[in-house]
Formats: sequence, C-alpha cells, structure tokens
Amino acid sequence: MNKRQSVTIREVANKAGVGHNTVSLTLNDSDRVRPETKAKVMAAVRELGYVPNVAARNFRQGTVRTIGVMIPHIHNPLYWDIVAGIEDEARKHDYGIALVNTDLTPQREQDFLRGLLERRYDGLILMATHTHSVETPTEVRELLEQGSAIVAIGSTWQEIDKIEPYPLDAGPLLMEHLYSLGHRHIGFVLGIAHEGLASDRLDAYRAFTQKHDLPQIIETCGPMIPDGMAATCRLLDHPDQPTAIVTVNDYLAIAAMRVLSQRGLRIPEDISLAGFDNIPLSQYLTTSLTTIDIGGADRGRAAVQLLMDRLNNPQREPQVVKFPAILQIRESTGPLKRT
Amino acid sequence: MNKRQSVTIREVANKAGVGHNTVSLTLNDSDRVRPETKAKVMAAVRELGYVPNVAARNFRQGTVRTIGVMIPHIHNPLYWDIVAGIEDEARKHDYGIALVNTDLTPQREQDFLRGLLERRYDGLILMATHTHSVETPTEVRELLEQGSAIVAIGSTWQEIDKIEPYPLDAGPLLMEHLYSLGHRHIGFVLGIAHEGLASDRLDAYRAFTQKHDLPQIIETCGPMIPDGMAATCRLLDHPDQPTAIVTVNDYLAIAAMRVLSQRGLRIPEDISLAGFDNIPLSQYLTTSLTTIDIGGADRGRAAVQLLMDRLNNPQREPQVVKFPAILQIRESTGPLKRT
DNA sequence: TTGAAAGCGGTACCAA
DNA sequence: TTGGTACCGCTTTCAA
Repeated sequence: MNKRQSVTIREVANKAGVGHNTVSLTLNDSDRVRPETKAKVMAAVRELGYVPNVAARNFRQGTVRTIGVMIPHIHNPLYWDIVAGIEDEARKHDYGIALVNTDLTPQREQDFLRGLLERRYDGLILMATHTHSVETPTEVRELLEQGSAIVAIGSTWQEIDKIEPYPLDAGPLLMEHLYSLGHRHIGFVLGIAHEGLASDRLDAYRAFTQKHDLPQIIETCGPMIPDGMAATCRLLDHPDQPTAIVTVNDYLAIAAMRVLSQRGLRIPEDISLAGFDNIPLSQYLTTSLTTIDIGGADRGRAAVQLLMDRLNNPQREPQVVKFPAILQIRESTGPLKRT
Repeated sequence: MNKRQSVTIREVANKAGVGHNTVSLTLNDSDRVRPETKAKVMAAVRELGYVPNVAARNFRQGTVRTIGVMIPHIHNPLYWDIVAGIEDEARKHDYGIALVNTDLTPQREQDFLRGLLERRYDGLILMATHTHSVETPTEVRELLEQGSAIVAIGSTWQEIDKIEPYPLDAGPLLMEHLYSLGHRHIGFVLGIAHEGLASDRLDAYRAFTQKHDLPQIIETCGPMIPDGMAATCRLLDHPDQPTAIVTVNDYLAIAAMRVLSQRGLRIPEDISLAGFDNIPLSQYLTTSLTTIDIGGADRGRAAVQLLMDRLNNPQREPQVVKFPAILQIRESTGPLKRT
C-alpha cells in the first residue's frame, strides 16, 4: 500500500470527461474555464476525493513555499518568541516553516546551510550563529548566488537583508539606568558560546565602565542555566563585590536570580539584576526583571516581511530593519543600598 | 535571474561525457559505477557547482523527508522540550521538521491538518489538541487512509501510534505527595482551553479528593500566564483556603509562584506549590518546583522512532509508548504548617 | 474556452 | 558497468 497511489488530475479529468489541464486550470486560474465545465470538474474532484500533490506543483514551479528557520539555542525563550512571530506571519503568506536548532554547534550550522542549498527553501531566516560575527560564510554566499532570499536576525554580515542585532543604545540604556541608581560595581554575565555573538552588549559594557571609570567584572560562561549559575557565583565571590548584575540575556538572568535567592540575597534590596531581550517570561518571574525590549516576536514578523519583499523583488538593495531599544524597568533593579 | 536555472545532472553528464543516469548513480549507489567514471563525474560536478535538487528527487520518490509537527501552544516550554527531542532525533534519520503552532485554536488545527493532506509530509507528530479529547477527527482518518504515518503525543485517539498522554499514576503521585505532607486543602489551577486536554490530571484530582473526602477547589482559566495568575488569585480568595496548589502544568506554576510572591506568601512555608511536566526551567525557578516528570524531550525522540518504525512497516499494529511518571520533589512543597 | 503535448530534474528499469 | 527511455503529477505553452 503505497501512499502515492492517490488520485491525480488525469483521473479527475477522465471522470469529468475533460482534458487534464482543464482540471488544473479549474483548480487555479478559475476565470478561464466555463462555469459548467468547472462544475463538472469540481464534482469529479469531490467524488474521487482528489487532493492536489503539492510536491509536484512545487517541483514544477520551482518553489516550496517554505521558509527555513535556524535558531541557535532552543531553550532560550527569546527564540520561541521570534519563531512564534515568524510562524504567525509566514502563515499569513501561506508559507510553512522548517525549523532547525543548531544548539550553538558550528558543525550543525554548516550542515544546515549546506542542506538548505539542496532543499531550496524559498527563503531563510538565520539567527545569531557562530559565523555571524565574522564575514559572510561561503555557504551563505552560495545561497545568495543561487538566488535564495536570506534574512539574518542579529548578524553583522554585510549586504544582506537583516534585522539589526541590538540597537546600539540598548547596552548604554541599561548601564545608564543602573548607574543612575547609584551602582558603581556592575558585574556582567557573558553567557554565550562565542563573544562575537554578544559583542554589542559587551562593547557597551566595556565602553560604559571605562567612561565612568568603573571596574570591569566580567564572567563568561556557556549558554545553559547551570553555566549562568556558576558564572553568577564567581561574580559574587569576586573581590570587587558587584552591587548589580547584568546578564547578557534574560534567560541567564533566571540563572542569576536562582543563585541570588540561594545565597539569601534579596533583589533589588541587596543586589540589582537586569537582562536583555524582554522575553515574555521576564515580567512574570518571582521578581519581575528589568530588561531591554528589542522587539520580540515583531522581529520575527519583520523578518518574514523582509523575506517576502525580497522574493517579490530580488534586485532590491539589502535592507536593515531596526527596532528601538526600550528600557523596561521592573522590580529587579533598585537604588544602591548604602552600607 | 531565476534561482531555478541551476545546474542539472544532464549538464553534468554532458560535461563528463556520460549518460545522465550515470551521474545519478554516481551520486547515490556509488558501488555500481567504475571509479574512473565516478571521478570524471565528480570532477564535472565540482566544476559546474552542481547541487542536487531535492524537490525533484522527493517528488519522484514520493517522499519529502520531512515530519510535520503540530504544537498547541508555543509559549509553554514543555513543547519546546519535546520539539528539541523531535528535531534531534529526526536529524539523525536525515529528516527535517516543519513546525506549526495552533495556539489552541480549533480553526488552525483544522487548517493545518488539511494542509498536511496536501503537503504530504512523510509523517506527522501531533500534540494535544482540541480534537484530541474526542474521537479521531475526519482529517486525521483521511491522512491515515492516505498512508500518512501519524504519531500522537498525549492523545486519547484509538488505533494510532502514540505516546501515552500522562501516565495514569502521575496525578495520584502528586496528590499523594501533598497529602502525605499533611495538606488537606489542595487547590487546582486548570489552565487550559479545553478540559478534555487535561482530563487525566483533572480526573486524578477529583478521584483523590473524593477518596479522601477533601474539598474540591478548582479554578479553570486560559493557557497564558496572566490567566494562571488570575486563577491563582481566585484560588487564594476561596473560602476553603488551600494550603497547597497544584497547577495543571509547570508553565502555569510560574504564574502561581508570581502571585504567591506578590501576596507575600512564602513557598513552601506558607503554601506549597506543584506542577506537571518537569520542564527544564522548573528546577531553576527561584523556588525550584516539585513536579511530575513524564519524559520531556525523550517523548519527542520516541515519537520520531515510532514514526520511523511505521514508515518502515506500514502494516504494523498501532503501538503505544509509555513513560513512567516520576515525582520530582523540590523546594516548592513542604509539610503543612500548623496554625 | 479547451485539449494535446512538452517538460520540470531527478530515479527506475530496461537493454546493451 | 553504462546509456536510453519512461515516468512521477503538475503547470505551461501552443493550437484548435
């Protein structure tokens, strides 16, 4: 029993006593077929339970109506948020999404990009990867040459449609907020596989601390919660005792929050905490989190729109979409407690 | 500049001075071709930058090497955990995944199922939907008749491969745990669009409370965090003041935790809290969460394996895979404080 | 307005 | 071991 034995337009045509292209026309460009004929065809379609074979049509038309989506780390809620936006917007345009999680593995990234060359999705949305911090990789260039539409979210690549990684003022905004609360010892949890991925936030931290002559207290770690917890512990044990901690994203702020609570430190009375991303969860944490909103699901929607524009107009100049950084002040940050 | 103008095996064959099927053979069944010929072909492949057209192959072979995955609610981390498992296992079998989020909308579910009929994915993995609680819907039956391989996770449908929804002892285990800690007033946050989706946990709650002659304090609500917060508030204001709260899943336990903290109630000293699912985050919440583990990402992996088995042996009897319920006792539950 | 025929880029089955 | 030919199901072109 092969699943491919399904009804074809030829069978439908037979049944209806017409040519098989008439069936095709009926099913698509409904204007050019006489209503009576159309009715006959539709009757046959129903009777036989005909279901169009999308694979055949896609093949013929050279399209798959599918967007390949690559996310770097499936457990960070930021990406679910973006994927939700992508999925939602793609559906409106009648596109599906194929999801790949690279889990920050360079090998997987490469495999995926190569696979995409073959699968020929109509478009790709790529999110922050190892290669994003350097020059456009060969695979991506090949894809572009092949005519693929590609949108990068949070990339520094040139000559490609993209959603700007982080607004340049995101980092300064957050630092300024903490500074204005009186914090002078601000620790930074840089939890990410590759510094380049968070260079904007790191640069902002460095620039700000230098400008105000503050100590730089940085702990790097992996992208998982336990990594973030370990880094937070190291930060707390640092001689320059931080009175505020910034994590490179909200996800790791959860890790920090856990550690602070374990140590009996109250937020924000004893120590302030802030992150980046404004993941949906951040406002519902036990202590709601001060963070920088950078667009969330809207970034995903915008990416799909960029992609659609590009598909409609392949010659267009590469565009960059920017979202404003919005400081979300919540419970997790407060004035420095004088000791 | 059409992206479809890419190099075909025929051009490669020309270049190499062989028949085009020889190229095909070289690229696949490499044994039947003489090494020298193979070398010639490979040289031409490289020279022309040939990239196979997967769409064409899939079409010819009647396969797409893609699994359609339907999740009911994109913001619940449980599903990401499962999707991670699916993605990981699917990759091993060289399958991709197409993701659809129904956001608990019956309309979207139906659209999706209908779309799948046309797209002809090789297999589908469907997760708890509106229709899961009732009989197998027409669309699904059609899909099965068409020969699609379908695996349901958390469904009550008959005659279909599936991962058992919740182990039957999941609910009793959790209730027993709270009972043994001395709790007699146990509230239940049933946050889900359709009761049927959580009937196992609800039934367990009802049965347990009846058996032990405890009051039934149930608040139903939507699937979002604010919904859960509102329900928790109502629960706390209930005349039968609960000393412990169970939420239908860990995701909504986050909502409950937030409310409890807002009200100044300490967990577990003042009130105990527990959920279901053991989402990865649950152990890292400010107060780590007591919950029932039901397999997490392994459920996703198992679903893919079921699917692969089915594809290899379409005639096989429907199977049910069960995972044990494991009580994870963490910080959020404790003995009843005598007042 | 409709039908016949060609072809998309591979794979499968022959025969050589 | 190789090449020729048919064919997957649909869309597209061209005549009728």
